[in-house]
Amino acid sequence: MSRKKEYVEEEVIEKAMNLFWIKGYENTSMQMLEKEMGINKFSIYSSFGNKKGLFIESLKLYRRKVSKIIDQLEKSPDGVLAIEQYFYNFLKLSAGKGFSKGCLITNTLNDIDKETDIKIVRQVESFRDDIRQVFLNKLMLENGENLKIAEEKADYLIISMIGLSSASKMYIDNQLENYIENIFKRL
Amino acid sequence: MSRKKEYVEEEVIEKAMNLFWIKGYENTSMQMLEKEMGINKFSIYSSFGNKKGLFIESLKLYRRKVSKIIDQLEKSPDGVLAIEQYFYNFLKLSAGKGFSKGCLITNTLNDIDKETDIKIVRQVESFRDDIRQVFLNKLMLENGENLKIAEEKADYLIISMIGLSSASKMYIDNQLENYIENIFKRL
DNA sequence: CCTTTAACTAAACGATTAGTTAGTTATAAC
DNA sequence: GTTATAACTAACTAATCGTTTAGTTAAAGG
Repeated sequence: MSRKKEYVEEEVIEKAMNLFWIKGYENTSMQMLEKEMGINKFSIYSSFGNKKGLFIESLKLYRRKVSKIIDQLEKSPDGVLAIEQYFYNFLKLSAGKGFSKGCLITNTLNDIDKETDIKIVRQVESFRDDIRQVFLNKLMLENGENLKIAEEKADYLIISMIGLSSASKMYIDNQLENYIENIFKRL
Repeated sequence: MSRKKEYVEEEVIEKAMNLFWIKGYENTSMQMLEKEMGINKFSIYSSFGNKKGLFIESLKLYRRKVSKIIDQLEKSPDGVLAIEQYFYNFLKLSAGKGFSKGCLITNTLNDIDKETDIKIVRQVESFRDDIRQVFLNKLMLENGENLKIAEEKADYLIISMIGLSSASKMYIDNQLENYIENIFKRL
């Protein structure tokens, strides 16, 4: 009855996501997205509505990507040690070609201001809340742990992850490893 | 011999700095700067060359602003305790009206990519190096401290500051205080 | 084969970007 | 008071932004 799409949406979102990840939302233009995704502006708009819609789909795809190392964390029999492993796994995930892309969600957090779309803010906040809950569950596995203390530790770890994400862009590997070690040294 | 400037450069840089601090470099337009600084584009260009030049002057002014709490830190007789106080002083400095602006230099770090002007990257890196050195001096005041360990602690504290800056934008005061407490508890 | 429908291309939209320039105004030396 | 100089205003670049639209192409049903 009609012509077929010549691209797979999931595939072109992945390409868009990588561009947003490296360059950020504002510094990624529709022209660049056209080129990177290999499809015309018309196709982008008919599939995703507008630039913001495409960005939100990119954030969702990123979360699916991260959920793989989150699953590993949840399935691990270890407690705090597994969280530390998650920090190292995050560094692997964020590695670009000769540089680090950081965490797409943290990069987005850093761009948020009063005019930022509420849907984007919600993605950032719910990502953070999800990970905090996983950290909390893991911390409660350690024997004798008390809920209030564990919650404070979970908050501390989340902010430490944010720092790691930003720092990964300008620090070398062994400084980052030293940072992670210091975080977990007496946790 | 000629007409006088109707503005004081230091004053208009301060206004520009505040705008860049809240909105970031890319999201601050020359139009907004004209309005905020209260002077015409022509005057901005004749005083600062271009937008980048104005931004670099803003970064320098920010560093002069921070140097006041750095001076306090250096003059304090305390060691690690004085660094912790510096973290709290930073939170005061970054407070906006009902929100936190974070650290202008950290905000800039988060925007850096391969195309970022080398002068801007240098400002960010030298700011980081300066603060690391002050932290290191303070850490070495603690009795029995060894240089290598102190350097690792200084790196850890710098990355923790980066995390605090980003986190200050979306966390409430007592979560941030809890974060700071946790940083120094483990030091 | 012909019609319908949607995916495509490419040119254009108006708004906004950083930056410039022509013309006017104020200051100070002579 | 005239003249030189630099600061001002405001209109104007050319390029780019996100978005739209008119015209073309391809696929499937009858």
